[in-house]
Amino acid sequence: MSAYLQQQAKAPAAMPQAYHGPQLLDFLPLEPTPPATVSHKTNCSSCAMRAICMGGNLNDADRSRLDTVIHNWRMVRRGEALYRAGDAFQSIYALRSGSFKTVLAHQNGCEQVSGFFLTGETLGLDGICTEHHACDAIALEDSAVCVIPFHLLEALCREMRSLQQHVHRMLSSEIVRESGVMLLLASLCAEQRVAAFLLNISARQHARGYSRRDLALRMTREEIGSYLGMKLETVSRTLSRFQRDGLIEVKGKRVTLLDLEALDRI
Amino acid sequence: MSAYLQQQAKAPAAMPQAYHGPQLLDFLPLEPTPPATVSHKTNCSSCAMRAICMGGNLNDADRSRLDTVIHNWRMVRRGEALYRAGDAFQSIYALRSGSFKTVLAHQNGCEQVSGFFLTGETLGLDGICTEHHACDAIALEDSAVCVIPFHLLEALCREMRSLQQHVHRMLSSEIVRESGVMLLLASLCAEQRVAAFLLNISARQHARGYSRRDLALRMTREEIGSYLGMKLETVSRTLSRFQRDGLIEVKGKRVTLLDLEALDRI
DNA sequence: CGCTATGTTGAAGCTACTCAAGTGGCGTGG
DNA sequence: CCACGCCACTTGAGTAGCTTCAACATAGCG
Repeated sequence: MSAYLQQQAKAPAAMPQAYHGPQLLDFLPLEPTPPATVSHKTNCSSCAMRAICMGGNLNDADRSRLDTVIHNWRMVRRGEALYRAGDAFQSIYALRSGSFKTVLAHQNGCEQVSGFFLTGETLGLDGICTEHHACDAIALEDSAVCVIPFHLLEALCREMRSLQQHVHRMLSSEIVRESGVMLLLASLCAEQRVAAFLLNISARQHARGYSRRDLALRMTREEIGSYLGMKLETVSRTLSRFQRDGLIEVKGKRVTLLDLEALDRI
Repeated sequence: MSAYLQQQAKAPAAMPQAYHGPQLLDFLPLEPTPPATVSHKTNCSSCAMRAICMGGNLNDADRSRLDTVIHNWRMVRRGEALYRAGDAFQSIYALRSGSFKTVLAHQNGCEQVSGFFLTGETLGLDGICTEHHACDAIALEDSAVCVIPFHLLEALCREMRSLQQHVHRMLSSEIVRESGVMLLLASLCAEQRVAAFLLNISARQHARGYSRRDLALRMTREEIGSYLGMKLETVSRTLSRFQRDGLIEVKGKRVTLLDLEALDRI
């Protein structure tokens, strides 16, 4: 399992600018919701997330140019959709604060959580290829996203090598991330999946300067189970077993990792 | 299941230029191996795969410019690696003929097939984000690939809007494809997975002008099972059951689909 | 022609699922 | 303030589906 974990865990540290896309949910515990009174204008140069977001590998001059295409931002309330499957694709979205899940719908009505996003990550890349979004993006808590019109971003990429490289890396790292999830789903047992999920969240949280041990899960057991390809009861049982074995401490959505090495060995 | 199938099946027809990346293996049945005596120079303008490959949405003038960055091609014998996980990333590869699997290695030694590629599809996108390949790409038969140095392609993308758009769509469609596989792995039972696999191959084959019904699988039952997250015995049993029910006819690696609608309903 | 790969089939076992009952936290309203 | 209902979560018992182990069949290749 650690190959998967390493890839997931080390990516943010090694090249934060390339760490985007739907992800095992991380989130900023105790992160305040965005201030209620803000202008709908924004810019990257002053953004707290600039180190791990779109402009991650840009210098100040380049980041100012990026500001010219990121005009405004949008608030999305908990449970609301940023976009829905089938919606026309116009923009990608950089998550300023909060967290999202992406949900793929089956023809037969069943739904599958395909990713969790947290602050600094980018949503909407799935819409580029068909000009229509392929999934729903639902806010797990009150959240704010920067709106990045994609045709403007493309135009700027033709002028800025550094931004072009960043966009390519962002897209590629999403491909690599999904490969990791495929590996997890196809090869790991329930315990390994849950352990990998917890460690991934831990790593992403840590990359943002938060605790590696104390997790505040924003999603339900059912959403975790959907993402990990198992039933919510199995998620719950697995967490209970980890707790019984002294690996973690569970208090509802608050999970403390007590033995990171043991979790990694599972 | 058909949401997944539709997405997989219709993509090539609707926008062949965006249909790339690791895929449920399709391949060209009865396709001859590439001629043994060919120059290692090549160009897109005269390539038989130009309609579904890199230059899919380019006009003739643009395609000539693409030729300037695709200098040569490489032969890869069955079982050999085009690249291995950890190799430095220099180029992406357009598959001229033959077929590949990509394999993710676990730390603990187990391996997982993460995709199958066929003629006209593009390999190596996973290497962009870290400058190192994330998986092994192994030829399932004697194959030929066009070598596309990525920094040259990036430079050309800054000059050619149409090519830039193509590369972005290619990357995005790979993300969407992997989402579909995640859905398959997380939500579908063994029968549904195998049916989806067969129909996906059928559709991709059909998009290349080959039979929708007669499949010539290049991979083993074990490779199919690895890709679909199940054991080779289960793949074999499922194929036998489909045959017993009159849905398909199995003769080793030759599979004939007798009832496409019924397979889709599974 | 025989060897090794790959594929098929059967029987037993185990993992995760289903169904069901019960617990705990939180917001609402009396 | 507490009672209530709702929802998420936990836990147990029985079961289904896939895996494991094993034997055998077939195909490809020297």
